[in-house]
Amino acid sequence: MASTSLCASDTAVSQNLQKVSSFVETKTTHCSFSIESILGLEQKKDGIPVAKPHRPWMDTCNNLGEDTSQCLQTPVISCEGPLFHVNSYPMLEERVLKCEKYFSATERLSYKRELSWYRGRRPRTAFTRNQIEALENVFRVNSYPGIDVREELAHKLELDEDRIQSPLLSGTDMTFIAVILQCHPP
Amino acid sequence: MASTSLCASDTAVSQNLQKVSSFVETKTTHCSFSIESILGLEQKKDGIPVAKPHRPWMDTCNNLGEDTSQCLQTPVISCEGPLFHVNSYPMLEERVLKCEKYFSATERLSYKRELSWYRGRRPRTAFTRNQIEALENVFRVNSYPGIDVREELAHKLELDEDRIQSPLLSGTDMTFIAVILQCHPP
DNA sequence: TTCTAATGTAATTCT
DNA sequence: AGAATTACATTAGT
Repeated sequence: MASTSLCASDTAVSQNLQKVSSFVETKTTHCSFSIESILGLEQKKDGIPVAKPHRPWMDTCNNLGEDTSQCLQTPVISCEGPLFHVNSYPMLEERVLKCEKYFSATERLSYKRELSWYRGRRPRTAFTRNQIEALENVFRVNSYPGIDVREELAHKLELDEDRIQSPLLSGTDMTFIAVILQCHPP
Repeated sequence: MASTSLCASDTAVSQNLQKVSSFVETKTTHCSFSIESILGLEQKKDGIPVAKPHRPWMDTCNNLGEDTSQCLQTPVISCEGPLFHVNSYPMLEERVLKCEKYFSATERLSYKRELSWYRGRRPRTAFTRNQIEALENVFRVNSYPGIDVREELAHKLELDEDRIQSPLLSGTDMTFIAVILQCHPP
């Protein structure tokens, strides 16, 4: 990892964000600033209809009769979109609090999803009871599974491999030894 | 994350590992202790031929004329396999050092691959020049891309989404503002 | 509110 | 040098 500091001071960030916020609010034109235009990737793979990213939780466009593929494929970097991820955004926060008073839970949820600092995070994975149990069984034996164990587990449990990372359980080496003995009885 | 400590003391670990090591070395029987037998997953999805995990770098079985699918599917947790990942394993470490003196690089590599604590790590991804450039362009604009940006990028650059995580470049908020202005000229 | 998945970040290991 | 991992703190979803 680079040793350079990646964080500006909080106050400077906050000031900049306020400037940007007030500026963006006066503009409603849709921004055509896509990843392709930054990367110059349009010309590649133009004939091939590329597969959609696996994102079953996305429902922004699905219920509106719009072109879903258009929404999923193209407008990743847009000025209204999830361009950054910060903790202080006073004006929007105020509006959310106001919103929570007057609207239903469903309305609040859909409103929250429209705010940039509520978007951009992977939706929380709700592990099933079976998945939790299986992961705990494995982590009890081995708290640091290698890539092959992780992928095997992910495949067996129908999870993404990168969801299997954190030790879910504190294991001792004695349980590990117990498993070894069970496997190779003396 | 659980608040319980996940690490036993180094000395205890070392002692346990030495016990296990000397024990395992006397046994060569192949272990049938698979993930399925731990999880009790065999009975589920038995008829359906499940897809192989995406693991193009695996070459353990490919050159030996064995059944590759068998190797990729089944034997994830085996007693000779990558059951743990520790930093202190004095006996093996000594043997590796001895090995480095007397054998060629190729022989050393194949020997290292047989040691459990050299296995289990995802092979280093060699990003292409284009990928690096694209990632830097995006991170210059937005050092904290959301899930949709990450997936879009992963898809466009033919990478796994979870390879796109760390800020590759230190960006300032001023460049962000500059992009906003470029997008919405006042 | 509690629990915990997702994320940010630094330190470390290994290629 | 830099990608993969571990550890730990923080944020936020249910």
